[in-house]
Amino acid sequence: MKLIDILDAVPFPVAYRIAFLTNFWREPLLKRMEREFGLIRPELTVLMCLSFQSGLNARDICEITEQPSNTVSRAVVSLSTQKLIHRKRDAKDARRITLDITEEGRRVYDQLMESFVEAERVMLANLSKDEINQLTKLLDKIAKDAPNWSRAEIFKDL
Amino acid sequence: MKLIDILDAVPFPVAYRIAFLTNFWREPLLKRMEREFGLIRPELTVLMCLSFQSGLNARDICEITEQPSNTVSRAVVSLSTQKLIHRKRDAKDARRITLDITEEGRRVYDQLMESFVEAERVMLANLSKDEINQLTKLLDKIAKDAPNWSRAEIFKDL
DNA sequence: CCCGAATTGCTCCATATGGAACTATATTTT
DNA sequence: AAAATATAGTTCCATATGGAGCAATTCGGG
Repeated sequence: MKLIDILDAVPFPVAYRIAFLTNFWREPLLKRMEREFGLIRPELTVLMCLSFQSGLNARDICEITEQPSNTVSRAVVSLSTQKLIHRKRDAKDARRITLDITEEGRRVYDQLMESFVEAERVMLANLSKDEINQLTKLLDKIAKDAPNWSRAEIFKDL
Repeated sequence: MKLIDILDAVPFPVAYRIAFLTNFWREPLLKRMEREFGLIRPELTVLMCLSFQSGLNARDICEITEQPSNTVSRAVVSLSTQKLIHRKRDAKDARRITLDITEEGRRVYDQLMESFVEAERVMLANLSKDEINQLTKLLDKIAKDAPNWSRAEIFKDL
């Protein structure tokens, strides 16, 4: 027996499948990333944000990713030590440190993205182009609604 | 800016959306479960397995869930202390301890399932019955193929 | 029957994570 | 301008997690 055999017995079939896929897709890739690049998840999310938009500070990244500030702080320090990002004290506000991805950081990030793309290809190997489009659209529709979930009692923080 | 704004820029759109949804759907629910029931993730997975099939031992649950044995061991001890499961030394093999969910455990588990069902309802509020069926089928197709991913180089453990 | 190998569940330890408090700087109030 | 408040980043601490190794038990080949 495997977790996958429980798929049909669970009363929240969509969410269970989504969580299941995350477990068996993302987690091994993060393990590999740590092994091969010495990077852990919060560091990846920081790289992702900075790759998308440079000049953010740690606080921005907290808000974007909804990670706690100490987690982001550690990731930033570590990435900076590894010279994958560059930190610069803001001239106008000495509390802020603006962040940029370095060339080396970009190189590493691109390599990571390549491996994730390859892993997605494996994940979707059995789906037609059409099915992939359908799936993307459906997931998109759900994801775009995610910010509204917190209005429901069940998702209230406390 | 939010993580959700990066959706369209990421080169692995399906997997990114899936991971994104897990973050914003499962994680808050697990937090709530811990707050309200004092249960953490490994404990939930043990309950889930035992709810699905009784008489398993810790080793079985390791294999089903692909969790390390110490994690499962701790979960089992904790659940047993909380009287949500019952442990019984196997008469024929004194190394094994067979596990069963107690009535109280079943009650707690059912409550948890109810809240997850409600949370899935919220997540899928914007989708039609038809879209939900499509989505379930597509996710199912991917999930059923997951055991084969490990044949791909990118998913090799080491 | 006996000894090495395998299996089960557990403990030890090293690391990842997040809440809360702290330091330094900036902004607002009086 | 001084005091109170807010903000950015960090550190401290308590907990969750997983790898490796351990004790007890069973199995398997001689």
